[in-house]
Amino acid sequence: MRTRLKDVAELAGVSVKTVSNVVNNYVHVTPELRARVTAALDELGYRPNLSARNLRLGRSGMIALALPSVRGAYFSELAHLIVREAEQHELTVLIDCTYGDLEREKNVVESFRTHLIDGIILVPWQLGTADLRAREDTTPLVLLGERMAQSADSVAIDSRAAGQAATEHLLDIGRRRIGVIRNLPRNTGGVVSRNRLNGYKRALAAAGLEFEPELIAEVDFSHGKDARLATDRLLALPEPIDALFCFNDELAMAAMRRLHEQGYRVPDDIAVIGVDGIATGTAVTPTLSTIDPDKQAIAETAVRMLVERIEGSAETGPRRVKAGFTLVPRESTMGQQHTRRRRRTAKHVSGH
Amino acid sequence: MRTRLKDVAELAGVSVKTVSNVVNNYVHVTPELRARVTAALDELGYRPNLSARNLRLGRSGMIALALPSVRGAYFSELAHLIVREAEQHELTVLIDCTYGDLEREKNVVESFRTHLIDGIILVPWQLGTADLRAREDTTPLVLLGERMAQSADSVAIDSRAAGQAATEHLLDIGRRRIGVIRNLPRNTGGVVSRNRLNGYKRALAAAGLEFEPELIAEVDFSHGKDARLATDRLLALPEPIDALFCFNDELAMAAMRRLHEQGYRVPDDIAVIGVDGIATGTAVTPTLSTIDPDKQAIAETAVRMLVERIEGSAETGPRRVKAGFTLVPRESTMGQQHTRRRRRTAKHVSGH
DNA sequence: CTGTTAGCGCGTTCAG
DNA sequence: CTGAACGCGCTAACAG
Repeated sequence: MRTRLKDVAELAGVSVKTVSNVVNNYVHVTPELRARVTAALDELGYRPNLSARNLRLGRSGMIALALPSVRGAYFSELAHLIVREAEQHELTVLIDCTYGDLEREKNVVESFRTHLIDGIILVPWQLGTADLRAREDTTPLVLLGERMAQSADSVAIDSRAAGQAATEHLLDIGRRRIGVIRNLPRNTGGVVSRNRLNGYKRALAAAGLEFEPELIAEVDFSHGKDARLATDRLLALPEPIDALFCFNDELAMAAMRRLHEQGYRVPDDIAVIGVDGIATGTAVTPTLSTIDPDKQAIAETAVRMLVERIEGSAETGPRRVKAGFTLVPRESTMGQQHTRRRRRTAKHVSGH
Repeated sequence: MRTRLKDVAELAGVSVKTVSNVVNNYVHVTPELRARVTAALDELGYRPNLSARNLRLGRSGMIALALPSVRGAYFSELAHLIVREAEQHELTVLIDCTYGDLEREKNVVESFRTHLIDGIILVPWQLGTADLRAREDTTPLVLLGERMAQSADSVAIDSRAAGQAATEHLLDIGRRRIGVIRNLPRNTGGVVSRNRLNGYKRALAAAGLEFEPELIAEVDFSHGKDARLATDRLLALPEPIDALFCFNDELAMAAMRRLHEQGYRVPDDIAVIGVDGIATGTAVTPTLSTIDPDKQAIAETAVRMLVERIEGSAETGPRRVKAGFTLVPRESTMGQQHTRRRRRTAKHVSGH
């Protein structure tokens, strides 16, 4: 059944240490011995016991990735990149879904698989600054999102700049009455959503337009039903809107769908832009204009920062890194002729 | 820094065993002692070392989920359900991406985090029956997909029935010249793709139609470019097609997009149906008709079978479970009026 | 270059 | 009901 280092040692007639050396590719082993050990190794079908190794070494080579859900397109793309990036550092990723639940988020930062994971990457949803400051667990932690940058390492795009860029794009193509569908801030934080809205306001102000609260609709989740209701509410306004800025792409796609059902043309009647740069945005008709965060950079940075913490090679205080994003104009704002003329115009905003 | 059971014991003035008892909620502990231990426990901020516990217990409470990628909508939805299901059994899921690479798949079933994971759920892409039969590792394994059902537990929908149902639906609405975009079988296996095609042929035969190889287009990946080329090839046929059966939803969405670009209307000119039942299928215009595998049942069954193997409570031989699927007709085959008349018609095919 | 030995932290016998 | 001692499998000192 399960064979231990010792069994192999006995069969090969050497000491445990020697077998260990061979397994771990140590240099100073006689070729002859190495051969004998190797033979014994796969005669017995030896598999190292990583629990024992971890116990001994004090690290496991695993990191946790905790996010609200791996179902949505944005998070699944991000998770993919993080898994890929972790691999470069010989780390395995352990996925945990928090469902945006506060208790689960607390559990992640306090006592999730203790001493079994070397570090944590968390996308917080409800967790507040206070929770983080009161944190007792010392497992290295990196946050994805702009929240609570004081209390731990974090990486995120500049949400206000993103909100501003999206709004400016709509203004650039001549829209003046821009509705917003924002996902509701779930806690006192809600910084991301609020910052995007601030960017929106800022762009309006710069264009000499007044901010009108009635143009802002809120939804709880990114799901179809809520987005539909929000869209309907904006469509019911006495003075009609001519553009829609949705705080994520799935919201935007649901809204576009609803606009179509209600007989509006996108972008002719109403231009639509989202945030996230999800892949399906290029597969729908019209293709979806979006603010595309540099997910690759986010993944790279998050893993790198975590590794630095794990190795203890990082400075002491919490670090806050800004990732870049790209405005990707597509048909939902530029119209069909856009696709034929220029294949892809993109404005870059690089990370800090 | 890190406090061990022993430290707590000393502070509380009791033995290690007693602390362990408290930590593990054993019954027979004096309330007074329990209180003292509990106090010491959180004064020192004790966190159990799971590596040590795992070593001692011989199991880890973790299972691996290995799939080609967590990026695509289908796999990410499936992963989500599996994580959720594993949670019910107090298991944590460790995600590994194989990228459909043979070496990586082999590594998963042979020596992936040995003795650290209690079981493996694998979506094989290239791995063959031979590899599986030659497998030396004894970690419990459940396969997702119809391949190699002889050599390990597996759960999947009946691909031939699915292919047949999709084709029959297109025939039902009066289409007679049905193009197919299939994802290329990557190895000698490719059972899923081949079975779906067999279902297609069978439906044609039942309708008295002849199978025409020129109607079958193959793509390597589900990605936009390939799907576009495949669509173009089918559109270039001398005798035009009136329907398109894509072997997955992302392919179908890319194809619909291409049809639109080329000036075809869906479903008026060409009806389109996919497979997978991904969420965005309801957000695009027209909404996508699809064969929707019972992902919940797949996740449930896979985890349950794995748990049975881990606990040793399963019969000896490999088990092969069929999951159900549902035909979900939407606008891409039924047209717009469909949406208004009946909200959702679905034909069920239950699992075996 | 190789063998011996002592823990890593925990659960679990066995005594008491 | 509680305390002491052992061993899970492995790596790293320390001899030799």
